[in-house]
Amino acid sequence: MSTNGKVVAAFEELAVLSEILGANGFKVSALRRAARTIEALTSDACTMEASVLQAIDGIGASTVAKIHEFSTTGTMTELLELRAQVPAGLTQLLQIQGLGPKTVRSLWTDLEVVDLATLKAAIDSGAISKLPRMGPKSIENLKEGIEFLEQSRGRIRIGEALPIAEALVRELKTLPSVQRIAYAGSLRRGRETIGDIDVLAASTDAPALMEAFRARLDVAKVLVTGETKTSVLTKHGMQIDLRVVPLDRFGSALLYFTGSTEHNIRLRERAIAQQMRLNEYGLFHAREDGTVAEGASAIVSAEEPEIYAALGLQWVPPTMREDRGELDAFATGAKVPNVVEIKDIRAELHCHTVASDGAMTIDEIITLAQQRGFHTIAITDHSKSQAQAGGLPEPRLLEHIAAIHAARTRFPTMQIWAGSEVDILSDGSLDYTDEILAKLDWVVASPHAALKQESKLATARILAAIRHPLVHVIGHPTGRIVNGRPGLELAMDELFAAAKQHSTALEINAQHLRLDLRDTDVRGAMNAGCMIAINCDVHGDTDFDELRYGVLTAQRGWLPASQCLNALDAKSLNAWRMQKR
DNA sequence: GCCGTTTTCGGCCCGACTGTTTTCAGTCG
Repeated sequence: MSTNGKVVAAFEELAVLSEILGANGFKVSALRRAARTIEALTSDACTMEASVLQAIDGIGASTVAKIHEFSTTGTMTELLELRAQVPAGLTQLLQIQGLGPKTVRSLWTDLEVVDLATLKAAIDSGAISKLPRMGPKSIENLKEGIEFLEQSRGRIRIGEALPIAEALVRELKTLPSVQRIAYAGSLRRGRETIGDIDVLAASTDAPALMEAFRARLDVAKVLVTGETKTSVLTKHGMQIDLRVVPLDRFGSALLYFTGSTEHNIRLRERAIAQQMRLNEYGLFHAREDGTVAEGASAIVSAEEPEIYAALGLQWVPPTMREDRGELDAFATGAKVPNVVEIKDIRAELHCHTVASDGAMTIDEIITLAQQRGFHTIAITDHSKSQAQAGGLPEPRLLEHIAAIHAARTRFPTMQIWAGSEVDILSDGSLDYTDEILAKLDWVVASPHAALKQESKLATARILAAIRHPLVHVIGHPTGRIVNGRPGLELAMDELFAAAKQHSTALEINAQHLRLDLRDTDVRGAMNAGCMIAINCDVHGDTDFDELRYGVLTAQRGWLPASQCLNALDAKSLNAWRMQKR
């Protein structure tokens, strides 16, 4: 876990423990907001000046003091004190659907429940019914909540969730009663993991739509169903919520259900400051006392852009709705960030053929790139240390370079580069000599082994590769796997500064398992003025489709097309390449 | 705990749903 990650975890734990102990709800919210704010920082919070930290919205004196304490002692006194008061197994109970801090606290103080096992015992013995508001229905829901938690998969990767949501939307769209339908939530915002899938629809026949949704083949269980909302659990263990709203309120509902919660809160605060109120039904005029008149009609509600406009804002792309400064950037009249889009991408600069561990030949992979309208492809098979992935020893690499160059006559309109994905060895040296590297048109240098290396060593390792005069791009810089392994803990600010200074690009590996760099690091690299490559790391033909996950991540990092290598025209891209040759 | 072109103290986003209650607390998104 990165240093910021540890600080974020500490603040989140502080929030949960305070909540169970019955702290002021606004204090709990403030602790959570501090955690989210630190999470979005592009610098190491522990090394930042106190005055700089405290100037950030959502971070006050108390948070700064805690961060300072953490950076010097590795922990926080208040956290230790709270941990000493609350049984360790209690926080897990908050993950049970329908069980909140108040009930958990009462379970603990009244029934001496301290973890999942003692909770189950309290249910089995019937003791639980002694709690206030705990009738038979609540106990039944609690049992189901426990069962769901025990088989739940937690957050799933976007690469699994997005195709499922798209298929569902496509299918329900064919119903004649459906006027409009879209997925919302963190999926629409392009987050790397998704808790559940939210789908929003407008329909002239809601019951028929709900019926069609419940009857789908991959539905394992209907959790709740009514006129406006149905929730199901799929056979893949994923929860999908379908909500039906009137067509003329689709925009405000889509805005509301897309989130993020923090973005919505900022919008509502903005509405209040302008004598208005915003909710999922629309934007309304507020009376003197701040309330909305009974039966008042909305100022706007049908479309997202008109709601933003009425609040003095331009439409904010969903990928940027995270309360990371977007309301200032999208004020009416402001020159908004022009983030990269899929249509801008015209080059793939990291791919593997059958020469190492890919599934396609040189010609097959070039053909696919050409069909996508790309002007450039760099073929980058593994280097010799990656023996298990068919990494190429020097003699085979030289033959491979010749074979790639020979393809140029068969694809005269494509810019074709013979490259390599060269291992950055654990000491920061590269897997081929400079003499060999100089024979390559394109060098992607990536860490593959020793991914649990100590932070300082790991940073020095990647810095060495960034400074190497023959390296164009650092591939998947941290080596992390989403929901899999944390990867290298790098001092990102040092990397960004060096990458800018040495004109070495950093990769967003678009594979949904990697998404490395992650969104917040993209933002930091963008701010530092670095060039970013969005690469699919193609091994098989379907890998080109991973591009959208890389682009979503880039958008979440506010990356403009002008700072994306793959969005340059062929000539500019080649000129950029030649700086290193 | 955070914050201030109303405020350095007193507020803090909003509504729906559920199950338990005789008017609402707790939870969720």
